[in-house]
Amino acid sequence: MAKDGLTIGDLADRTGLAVSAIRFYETHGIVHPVRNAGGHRRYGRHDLRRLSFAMIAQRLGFALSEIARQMAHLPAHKAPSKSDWTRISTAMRGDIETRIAELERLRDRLDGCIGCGCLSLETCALYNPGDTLAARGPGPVKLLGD
Amino acid sequence: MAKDGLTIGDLADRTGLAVSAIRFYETHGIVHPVRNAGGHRRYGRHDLRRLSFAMIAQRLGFALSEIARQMAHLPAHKAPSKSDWTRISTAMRGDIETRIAELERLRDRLDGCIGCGCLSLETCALYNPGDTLAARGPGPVKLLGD
DNA sequence: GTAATTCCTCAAGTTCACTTTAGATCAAGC
DNA sequence: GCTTGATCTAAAGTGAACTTGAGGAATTAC
Repeated sequence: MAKDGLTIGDLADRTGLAVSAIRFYETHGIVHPVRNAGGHRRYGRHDLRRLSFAMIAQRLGFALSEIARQMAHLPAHKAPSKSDWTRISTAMRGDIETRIAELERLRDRLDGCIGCGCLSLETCALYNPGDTLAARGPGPVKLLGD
Repeated sequence: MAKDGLTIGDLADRTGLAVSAIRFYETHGIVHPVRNAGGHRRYGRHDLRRLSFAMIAQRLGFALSEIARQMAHLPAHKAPSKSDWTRISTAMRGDIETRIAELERLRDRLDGCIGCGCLSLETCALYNPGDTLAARGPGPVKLLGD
């Protein structure tokens, strides 16, 4: 814990992230450490906040690219303001609501299907959804029904 | 649509899957086509069911490996029985319920956090969850909080 | 009967979110 | 001052779920 800021190891200890993950996040613009004389990364407390937020957002199912996009609007070298967080977290709340609603629709359909064993391509409500499920996260997740 | 069964193209047309995806699923044991004299794959109607079910299960967030594991208990060359589907779909329903509950908890926490702007590693309820979120799907999705 | 279409296999490429490895340098404790 | 541990870069590997491409053979349509 050098006097000129937090080391990457400090951040790893305090966030639970792997050191390699923090470096990886840097390449995606989520943190912007400065370098000390020896070329080592030095972080500020605002970087803890930024990482925390990124971790939470991932937990909520956001892809890193989306998180980075949101955080690009925040000042890089200071803690984001209360209104910054409010704006982002409000957007996330909407996303969660949407995902809950979709899962509930799916559950209700499944209730209708359990025991019927039809799974007909022509008639099964599960197979022929009237809606689409929002992307559930990163990866090559392709969607049905549209 | 050869007389001795459905071609892979037929299946693609009727499921909406890409031909390459169907072949890929075969390597994962989801379908088990027979071959005709020329070495081309021939499928039965039960394979339509199996693919349908795999697609639905994916939509519900199950990884292919898990789907394959479940379907491994089903007879390979005939349509699964009603009780087979019931067993699997009931298990899925539980999974959906769990995911809904987790998202709701998360939403409630976020409600408490919107506007507070704290995101403190020590005190933020969002960052220090008392529970874990079930795997949201395939990929290198690591979880916080445990 | 031939052209167009579909299918075959096998290997390699893609995206996301990282981790691992290698070889080298920097910082800290005693 | 030296050793141990942390950090550095760059490249390659991982795993899920596929797609794309090459080169060739089977099937279908006319």
